[in-house]
Amino acid sequence: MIIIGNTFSTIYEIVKKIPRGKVATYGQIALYAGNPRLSQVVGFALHSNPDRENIPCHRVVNRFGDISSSFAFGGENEQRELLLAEGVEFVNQTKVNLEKCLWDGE
DNA sequence: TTAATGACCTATC
DNA sequence: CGATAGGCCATTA
Repeated sequence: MIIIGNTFSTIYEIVKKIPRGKVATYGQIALYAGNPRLSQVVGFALHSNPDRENIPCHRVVNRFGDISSSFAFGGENEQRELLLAEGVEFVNQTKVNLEKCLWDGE
């Protein structure tokens, strides 16, 4: 595999490690990446999304478990459907049950 | 190279 | 309690 850069690579690796049926927050990923303030960069990394086929960006949500309405790769509804298909519980139309589906970090 | 922006988070008024 | 401002890091133009 080709290492493009430290931050991006790390973020991608972490996102790819998210188990099926669970979700992770930007801050959490940033924390695992090495810096809690990378949360913004995490969003940027996923925004670039060079490997959207291998990177489950739909499993990444903000700190409240709310889906990003600004991006919505295929529409907010699409992301919600993908998460539901993996067994992620929702508390409402755009919010996931972090209590049950939050990634523990392996 | 510099400046501006961003799928965020936290603290303060 | 609700809304606003600022700050952090990296990428893009």
